[in-house]
Amino acid sequence: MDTGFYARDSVSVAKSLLGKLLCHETEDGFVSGIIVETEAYLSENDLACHANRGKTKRNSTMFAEPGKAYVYFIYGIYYCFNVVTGEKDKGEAVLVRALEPQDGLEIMKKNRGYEHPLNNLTSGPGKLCIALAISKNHDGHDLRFKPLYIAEQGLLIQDKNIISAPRIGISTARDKLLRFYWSGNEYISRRN
DNA sequence: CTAACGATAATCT
DNA sequence: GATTATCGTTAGC
Repeated sequence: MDTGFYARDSVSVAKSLLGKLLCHETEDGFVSGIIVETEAYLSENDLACHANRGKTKRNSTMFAEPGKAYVYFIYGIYYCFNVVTGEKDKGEAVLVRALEPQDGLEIMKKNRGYEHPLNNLTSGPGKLCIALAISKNHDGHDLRFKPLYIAEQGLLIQDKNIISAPRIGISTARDKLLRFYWSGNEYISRRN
């Protein structure tokens, strides 16, 4: 995907990311998964957004060029993978919450420690970072280039099939429906 | 099946 | 000192 894809309003990008392929060429081999669940974090009137209270050391990547990866550490254990969206310096991003495992299943299982069925391999923001070997090193990486990038998968999700729901794990702005997935998908992080 | 909780650290108040 | 864009385990139906 080129920069123009990411430099649109963040809600549109969050919806169009559904069905795209997140790819990572790791030292162990190629791993990928279809994006099945996203959440948008906006700069205006969104208290749940990390960038809401201005630019800090942690969230500085959110203010970089659209199309870059914003990876942060949370709960002392996990990473979350986001894509910077909208205009540069606005501080908006889309969180990738879940994938349908595609390539490199054995590598992903190894990274996650085996014993996981497919629908529990990458069904959560922390889980997919472990499975795809995404870490703080990738914060600020330009997603147009290898080893970490997003590709067209030829899977078009119709807007009428996209479900909007409250975002997960936040205590503020619960009224905003900025979590997106499609009905009948087996790989999302949580069923409603 | 669902609900509660601890791990563990950066960031904020 | 409290909170957090989480997950796996454990306890309780």
